[in-house]
Amino acid sequence: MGVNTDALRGHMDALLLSVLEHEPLHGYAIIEALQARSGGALSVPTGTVYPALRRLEQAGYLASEWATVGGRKRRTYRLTSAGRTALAGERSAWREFTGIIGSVLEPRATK
Amino acid sequence: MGVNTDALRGHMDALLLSVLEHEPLHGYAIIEALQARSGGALSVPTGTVYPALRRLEQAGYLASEWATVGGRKRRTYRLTSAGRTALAGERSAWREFTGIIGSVLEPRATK
DNA sequence: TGTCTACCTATAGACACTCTACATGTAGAG
DNA sequence: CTCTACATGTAGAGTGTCTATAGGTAGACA
Repeated sequence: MGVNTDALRGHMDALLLSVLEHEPLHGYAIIEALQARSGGALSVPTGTVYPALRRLEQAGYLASEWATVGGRKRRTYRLTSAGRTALAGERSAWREFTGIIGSVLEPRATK
Repeated sequence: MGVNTDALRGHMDALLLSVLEHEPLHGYAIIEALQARSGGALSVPTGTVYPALRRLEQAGYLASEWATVGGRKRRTYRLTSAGRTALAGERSAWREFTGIIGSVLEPRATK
């Protein structure tokens, strides 16, 4: 249960963009969504998520705005169109990545 | 073509152990084997491989000895039994990892 | 009233691994 | 004599994730 911490490297962006694909969410909700979608296996700490969201916003893949709900302030993020393109790229990169690593880890007995 | 450099993080050990599963190899040959098995997609630099091999030896997963072939010196690495166990662990971690990330990136339309 | 939990955002610094760049050297082809 | 393939290795940069800490609101419960 739970994922090796190093392994996430380079895949965080894909996860965040993916979770924001169909609806805007704020940081805290994003963390919960990741946990829910992964069946509880992903517990990404705030120290990872918040800086990553800023980075993605800086890159133009996300846009954010503040909202107040029930007296609490939230910064809600949504995908930009550049973010949508990036997400598509991340998805195909993921498929390529798993194919390549998989071919080394479990080579088919063709030889 | 080619893999994002960050993405390899945390998977290098699995790759190295895997390539040494059936035969001992020296560093240079390991790099070639990775490239071959991945269909040319993996070009792991020496600055990654040599330190990683030492790390794995230190961890007890590999053992090495020097050999001279055609006037050239090679340090040949082979899996220890602890390394075999580690490889099995890496493989199941890999399957778990891809399952988890996959479930976030491409959720089944169950909802 | 006080305290506890859930909600919510954020930063500083440690950490770990991969990469770039460089250094060193042999063997064989042309 | 030069070039390429073979072969090992290190120093230091880079980067992104984590740990630890900080601050704060709202509501439940005693």
